[in-house]
Amino acid sequence: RCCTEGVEGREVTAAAGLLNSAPGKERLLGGFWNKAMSFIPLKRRRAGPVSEEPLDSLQSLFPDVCLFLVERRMGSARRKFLTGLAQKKGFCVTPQFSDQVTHVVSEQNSCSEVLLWIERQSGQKVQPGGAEMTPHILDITWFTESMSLGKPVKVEPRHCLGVSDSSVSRDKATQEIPAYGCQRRTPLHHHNKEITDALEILALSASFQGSEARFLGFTRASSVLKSLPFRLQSVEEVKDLPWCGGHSQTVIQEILEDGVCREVETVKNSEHFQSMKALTSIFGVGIRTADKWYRDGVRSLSDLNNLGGKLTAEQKAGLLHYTDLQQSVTREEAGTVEQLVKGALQSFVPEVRVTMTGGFRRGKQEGHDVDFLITHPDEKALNGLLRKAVAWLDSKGSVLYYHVRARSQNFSGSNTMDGHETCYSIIALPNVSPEKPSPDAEKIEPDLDKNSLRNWKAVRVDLVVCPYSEYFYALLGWTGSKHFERELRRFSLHVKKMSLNSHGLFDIQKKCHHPATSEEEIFAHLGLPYVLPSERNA
DNA sequence: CGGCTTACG
DNA sequence: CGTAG
DNA sequence: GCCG
Repeated sequence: RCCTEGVEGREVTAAAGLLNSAPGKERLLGGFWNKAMSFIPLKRRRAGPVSEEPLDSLQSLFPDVCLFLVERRMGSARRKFLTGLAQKKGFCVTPQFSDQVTHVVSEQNSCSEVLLWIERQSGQKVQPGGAEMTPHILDITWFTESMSLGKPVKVEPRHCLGVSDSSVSRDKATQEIPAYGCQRRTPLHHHNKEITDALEILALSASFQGSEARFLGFTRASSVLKSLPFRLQSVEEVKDLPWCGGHSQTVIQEILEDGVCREVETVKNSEHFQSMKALTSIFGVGIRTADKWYRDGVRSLSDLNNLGGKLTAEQKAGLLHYTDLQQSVTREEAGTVEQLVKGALQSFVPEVRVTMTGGFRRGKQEGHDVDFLITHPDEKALNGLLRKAVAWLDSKGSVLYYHVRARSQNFSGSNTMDGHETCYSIIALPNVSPEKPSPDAEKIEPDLDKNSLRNWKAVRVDLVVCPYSEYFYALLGWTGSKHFERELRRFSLHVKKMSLNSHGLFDIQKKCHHPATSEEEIFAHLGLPYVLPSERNA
């Protein structure tokens, strides 16, 4: 799996690293606040027989640097992944501790835990420090910064593991949470779900009332809590956190003390919230349309039949496939869609590159749609590819709805595409067990009867074609999460005076674009520590 | 009190 | 107004 | 809603 060449190699390895890790397992990287975690069970595991040799120092780009990755609390799959990453960047990584080691990298262990663990594993006494024969004992932050830059960074005090124990670092942790979501690592699963769920109800409710600003406020508070490496026990612990202001603190306190928040319960029970949630979940229906329908007396989906033909093509498709699209897409189904989409594209361009993006790239096990990014070094190969592939799928009876749009730049004179196209579609996914329609489904899906024996399921699929040169910007842009993207772009403009979109990064003062050949490079351009896709669940 | 991601149809 | 991360 |  590591044999892919060119632009693909690094990303394939990163994806393999994701697949290797257990789906639901927490893997907080880097940030020193993660060190507060002390509840991870110890792995009872003896050092196995050593089969690999350290990379020959002649192969290493940095002969003065020899890394040792501490497997304790990191896990073997992740250690393997990080080892491969470092070796690809030209680092020497040794599988066994020895006195050759100059940099010990650990994740979520204290300094004394690392020293004790190495002594037990290797039988060698270790002194920290970085002087001769005494390796640096480092946090994962040193590793990720070095990988981003492609060379070992200078060891700073902030990289070094202190002797602090978890009770003091927990206090410190809350003080140094950065303000932008793109500066934090946000895992899919975290320790404060009850609270973030509550805050997100209030965020949604605010957006249903037309207040995107209040939506953003609650969303930012929720996102901060998702990045905390421990479970909140008292509202005092959020007093120093960014975005956790008065209203959010009230919610947090009530959840901590009573398990519920009165305001949240009221919102959840309100007719407006429930109707808006149901209506906006229809593809093609946003807040304004849902609110207008609500004001016109629409309360449920069946009421929509009375609206007759006053629906857009999107909305008609959204209603027709409502029950299917309500169900989430499983990771397995996404894989089936991937085979289908790849087959269609490769029938025209055999060596086309297709990457699954969106939530699945972030490690989610289910999603509301499946996203793909498509590119090729030869831009001529991409010309018209999307329409041809969709037509091919359509001829196989797989396309239930689609809408293709192209990038509209350059419309002064030349008629040529610049290679950037997006297709929003609904695909019939074959070979799944037929769904059980909901009781009122036939009221809104008139032809369900004749379809009741069908062996397919409607799935929302987005296809994005981009020029090779923009691939990593498109990849970053289409991997999400939505909030992570907003925070990246806000950080880029306000802190770095650069405008970021899914085509590139423009320096407003220097008036220049920054090309990129990896996601790591884009983070480096922005002066941000690299964040893995699985840590972008802001 | 202004600002809150960015682009396209 | 809607779509997308 | 929260920050600067």
